[in-house]
Amino acid sequence: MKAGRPRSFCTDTALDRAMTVFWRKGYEGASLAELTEAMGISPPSLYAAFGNKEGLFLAVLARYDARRQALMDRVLNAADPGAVARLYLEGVAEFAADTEGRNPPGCLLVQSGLSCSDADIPLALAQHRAEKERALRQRFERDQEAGALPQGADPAALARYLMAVANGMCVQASAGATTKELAEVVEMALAAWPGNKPQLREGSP
Amino acid sequence: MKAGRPRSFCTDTALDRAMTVFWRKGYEGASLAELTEAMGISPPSLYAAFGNKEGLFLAVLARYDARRQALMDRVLNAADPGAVARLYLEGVAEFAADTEGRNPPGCLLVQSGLSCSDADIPLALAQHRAEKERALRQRFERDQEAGALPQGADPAALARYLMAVANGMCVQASAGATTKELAEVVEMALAAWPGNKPQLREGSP
DNA sequence: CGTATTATGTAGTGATCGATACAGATATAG
DNA sequence: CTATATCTGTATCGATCACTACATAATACG
Repeated sequence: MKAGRPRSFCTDTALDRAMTVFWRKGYEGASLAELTEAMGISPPSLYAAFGNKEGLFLAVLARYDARRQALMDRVLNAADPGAVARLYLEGVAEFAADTEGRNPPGCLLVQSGLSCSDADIPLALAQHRAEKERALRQRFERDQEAGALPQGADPAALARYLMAVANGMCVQASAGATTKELAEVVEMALAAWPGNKPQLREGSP
Repeated sequence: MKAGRPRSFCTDTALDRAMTVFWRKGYEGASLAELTEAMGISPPSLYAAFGNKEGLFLAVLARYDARRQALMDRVLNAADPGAVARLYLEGVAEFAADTEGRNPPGCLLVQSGLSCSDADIPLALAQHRAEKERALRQRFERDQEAGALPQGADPAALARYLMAVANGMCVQASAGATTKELAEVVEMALAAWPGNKPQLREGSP
């Protein structure tokens, strides 16, 4: 075991608390004073553990991914591509408009820093979002090879579309949209899926 | 005419330049030093004209709405609800992934401050986005009364769905998505529209 | 034990933040 | 003209920013 005074705080717990601050205030709006108070540690401890504010933020993003991994695994292992789409969008809707207070409304990867003084932040967020899109696309590519998606379908476009709807719902959730309102968006969105029927016929009441 | 030394700068031009800064850096990432330099005026002039940073930002949002009004008018006066949906999403896709450098990528109303130290900023952005959603919803309500949308359709849900897709595309555009990629998202999204057909049949190559 | 190593708490660093005091400049009003 | 009103440029305000020097506390190693 390594020498020296042991760390007095749990890294994951501290990251979870920092996550809430970044989530509510954004990267630039989260001050070190707020972060250290929420994490229950002093500035030198924070800098010893994470390097600097950006390092802390990147660690928070990694922690965020880890906490969402279980859901993504369930989504990516769904029976068919349609179930993948439904599970993903329903999961995002419930998560982003969480009413039980486990997370602030919205999504960390969308609202914590799309535009920043430091361009590394939007870039890091974009990479994490792109990772989700990549996972969905690869799943759909396998589906297409297996015949579960028509040859004419575009796995990349399907994945990008799901991400667009998901990110859009996150924007709405951050502004107070309810789970019920987002659930209606999900049903609209799934009506576009290959093999599904559009919501209703137009022009015939 | 009112007495006193006249203003030495054009308000709208100054707001346009401030808009670009807020767009690229976000509300909190945009410093007064950057803003005054971009606007070509000194701090006292800025404060005399707009009160403070938040006042400037709100003025920029009003200016943003004014610049987008022509497009929204065209969208809202389209022949039928399907055309409204298509024109809106195509307009957002082209606008958000603008390659001609007229605007930074993405959308000011989405990326300039979803999470902020000052909660007034996300609130103001949400109100401006809600105004667009309200305009779409009211148009669809009129369509439904006129029989251009089936009675079972939900104008509020249709408007919310369009906003979700639009805002999601803005998130993707801010991360570098191209017009072509967003155009594919638009086609996917419109496949869900009442009376349209889903992209492709599932399971039959 | 003594030594090395790492973490912690206190107290502060220079830099930059948003916002202004003040004096001079430029207009209208009478 | 003088008086009044508004804007502009310089120079700077106190507050807060991200970050750290330093001494002390707590562990492992030999």
